[in-house]
Amino acid sequence: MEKVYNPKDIEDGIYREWEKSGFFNPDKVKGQKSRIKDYRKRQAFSMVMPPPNVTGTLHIGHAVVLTLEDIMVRYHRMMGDDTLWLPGTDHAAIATQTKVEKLLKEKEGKSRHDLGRVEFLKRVEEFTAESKATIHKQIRKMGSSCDWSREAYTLDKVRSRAVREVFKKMYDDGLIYRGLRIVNWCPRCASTLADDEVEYKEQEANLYTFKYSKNFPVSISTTRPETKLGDTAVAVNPADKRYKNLLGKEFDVDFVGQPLHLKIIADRGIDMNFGTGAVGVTPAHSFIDYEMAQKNKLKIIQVINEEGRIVNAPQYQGLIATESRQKIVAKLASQGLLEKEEIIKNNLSVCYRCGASIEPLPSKQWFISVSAKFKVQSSKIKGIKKGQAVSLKDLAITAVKNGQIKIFPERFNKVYFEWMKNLRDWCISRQIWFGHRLPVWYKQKSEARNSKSTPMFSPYSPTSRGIGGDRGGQNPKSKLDEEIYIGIESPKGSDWVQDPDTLDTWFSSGLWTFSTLLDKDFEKYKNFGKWLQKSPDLKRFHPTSVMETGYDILFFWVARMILMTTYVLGEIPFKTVYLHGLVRDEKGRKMSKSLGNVIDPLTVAEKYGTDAVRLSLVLGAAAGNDLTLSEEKIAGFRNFTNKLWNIGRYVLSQTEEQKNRETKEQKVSKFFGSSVSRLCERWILSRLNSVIAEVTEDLENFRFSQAGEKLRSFTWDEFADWYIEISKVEKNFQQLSTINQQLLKLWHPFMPFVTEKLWEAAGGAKFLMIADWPIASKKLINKKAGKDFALIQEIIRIIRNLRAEFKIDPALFVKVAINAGAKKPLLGKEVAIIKHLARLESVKIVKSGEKPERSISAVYGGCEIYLILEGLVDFEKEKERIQKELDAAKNYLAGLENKLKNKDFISRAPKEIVGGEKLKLKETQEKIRKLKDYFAGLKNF
RNA sequence: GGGUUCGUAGCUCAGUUGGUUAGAGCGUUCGAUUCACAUUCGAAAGGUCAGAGGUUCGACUCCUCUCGAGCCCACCA
Repeated sequence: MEKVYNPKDIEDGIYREWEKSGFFNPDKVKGQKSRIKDYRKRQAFSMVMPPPNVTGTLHIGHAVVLTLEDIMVRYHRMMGDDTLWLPGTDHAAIATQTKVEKLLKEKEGKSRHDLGRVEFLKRVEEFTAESKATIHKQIRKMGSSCDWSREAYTLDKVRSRAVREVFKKMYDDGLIYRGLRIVNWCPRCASTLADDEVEYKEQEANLYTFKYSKNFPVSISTTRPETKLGDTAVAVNPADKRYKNLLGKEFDVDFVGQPLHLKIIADRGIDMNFGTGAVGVTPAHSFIDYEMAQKNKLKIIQVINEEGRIVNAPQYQGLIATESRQKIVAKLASQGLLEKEEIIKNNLSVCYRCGASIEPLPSKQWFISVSAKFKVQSSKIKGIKKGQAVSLKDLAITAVKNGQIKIFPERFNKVYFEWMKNLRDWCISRQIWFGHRLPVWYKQKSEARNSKSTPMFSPYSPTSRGIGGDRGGQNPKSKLDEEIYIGIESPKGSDWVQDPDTLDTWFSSGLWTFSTLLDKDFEKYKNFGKWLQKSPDLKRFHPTSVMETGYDILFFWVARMILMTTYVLGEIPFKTVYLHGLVRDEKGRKMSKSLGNVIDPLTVAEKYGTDAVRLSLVLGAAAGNDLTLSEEKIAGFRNFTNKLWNIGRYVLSQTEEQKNRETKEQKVSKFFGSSVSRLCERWILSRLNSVIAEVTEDLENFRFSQAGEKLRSFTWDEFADWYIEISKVEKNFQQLSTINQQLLKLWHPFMPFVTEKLWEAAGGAKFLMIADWPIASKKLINKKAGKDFALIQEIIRIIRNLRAEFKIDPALFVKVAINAGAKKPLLGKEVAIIKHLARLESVKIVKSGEKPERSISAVYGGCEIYLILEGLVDFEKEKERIQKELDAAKNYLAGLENKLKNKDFISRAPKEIVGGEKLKLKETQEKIRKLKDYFAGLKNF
């Protein structure tokens, strides 16, 4: 074995062996376990990997996911659970298409339109295949023990089938509709954007205050006068006294040449202090105004089209928005209607892809209704019954409210409910090419076909999508002109045309926990219902146990999975949601390419080893809190990996040596447990078993950092620094290898590579990965041993401290005398240990005795410890030191006395607390007495 | 504007239902080096737990307010 652990040389080989063994697959692990059946009933533990986007390579955030999930999976596998971790990738429609378009532009100077849909999708296919291969390699590099045989992709055959089935089911249940809604429209990309794809940019804008016309009694303020061409009302706060008399009145006005019919309506959302307190309502181009229009039955007039040009206003027809704005403002000014022009700060909504400013428009899109009710077919959700009429929102809220889905950390419950409460219908159609094609076909009705030149069934044609032109605003029943077919396969007949749009990528991601577990031979099931009912993996592993992901996609993804799964299966997708935070740099900044502070998980894994990277991502990170990461931190854990390596190396060398040396006699004495009579062994076994119990408990409760921290401190601060050091005094320590083996098991989920390698080196059965998780023995947890050993440790520390303080040559062996009182028998047995660890020539332990000459002293736990110095002693320094200690003790004593004088404390605090304080008082008094005696004695020198 | 989290040692953070003289890692200082490991070992310094009130026998922990920082959502007409 190498002196220094070299992860680079061994990691890939170990992973290959794991993979070859087949033990990532739960079917293969079955039957490998022996003890577990007595220990814990075999239960399923399943997790579906949040699928990385096929847009590129893994970043540090993925590494966090992979590490935490692998810890859980490895722990449960060793625990004997039927453990599945299913890997996969996400096609990430918009992101991937954008990326490929960019590459296409760079390399060939072409746009997707130059290639055409079929050819372009071929290019995307090539790109994603390459990207997937990279991602697979990276997932393996992180040591992830996922079952590759069940790998899934959001756009593969099985998942595509599931998507179409779900779409149809929702349509049939009246949950999917095609409708006219205000959408975020990017004129440059010619596509709608989801609410969360819109970014806000603070800017300075002109706020104009004016009257529509001379005969209109109210002035309004706006930054976008051009939209006022489509106004159908003016809204004021109902509490606003200025406008009270005008409420409900209607006016016909001539607004810069555009005839408008305006009603004055009340809306509580209006801020009386902003502008004039009156707002022009433009239902076609503002979300809020659209809602007001619904409530007040207002007309909806579209005045801006998909290209961002004015329509339905003859005087400004065809102008782009900003041009018309100037014209309108000029006209208002010339009419003397413009009252004020000021500069304010506001947020401009822009496209997250191209940065162009967003135009809210009425557009024909496909939606999932979150509030429409449907009849529940079957339900395993507490509080929801079969046959009950509920909405998707009801389902998603109930599944968390009733405790079936638990979110860690808990505070995200609130965030989740808040978000659900305000959830609007979900626009699922996207005007891009890459993704799941909508399973929707249109056919012109014969009479319509003859009468119109523009084909009505093309959803891209402005006449069909928009409501502009001659067809007027509020009643766009284009259904009159076309038939719609929703199905799994395309309909028969040649005159059906498929909807060119694709689905929002989150539609397929929303099905992820169950679509991945569906039987891939879907042909053999009669219908969707049977496919869902009979798929073996779905029965065995769903609902999944844990969904582990970043809190940043709670809404994007987690909420949508809950929505979709509770609807499709009548069952929750997962029992627990564990949310981790973002990885930031050492200054707390987000990692970004532009800042140049990105830590690439694979680069650092290469440099410091995967195990070290894994530890750095888990330890010191609380659930849901952001985590700061630096290379120094990773290097620190690399050091720990090496420490573990060397512990293993040492233990191995000792056990081999011991084997050779061991006589029959020794074997017999071992058998009768003579060695466990030693304090240090009782202590280390006690500690080990406490640690096993605590770490197991922590892992069950998602306290990964705490578990790792406990293991780290036990391994380094107790096992290595004390037990192993002690083992050097007297050989023949059989606990050495037992403890080491247990330790390797406990560490395995955190650092799978080094532990597996050490396990192999120690001759353990293949593989540590499927070895049994340790069980704590309560019998061995021994408080007395802990306390006794703590005294030995403290005495050794005190001697080391005195040596350092008085600058005693570390090479020098010194003499120590201890007046141990009642502790004499205890200390007497441990002389060898004290001598060795404190580097002493001799230790004299008596019950009580005189202070030795030329010595310095300390008092602890009822013992007086004298360090006998052969040379001159700096008594001034010693006096100073003792005085300091005396002062501290007196201070402490005063506090205790005060507390105990307090009658309320005595009467109200629990007995054991009071008793504890009394004991402390006694001990401190004793200590002070001894220090005083000693101090008095010092004067005599 | 609504919501939410945080403020503990120079830095990064733990501190579980209120009860030990508040802990760790890194960094700093002092010292060690053939005996598993310098990716090591020993020791030390360093904190009014942001501030002010309150509840309590007792507050880092619970409540209120103030100050400071972050994040999410909504969006400014």
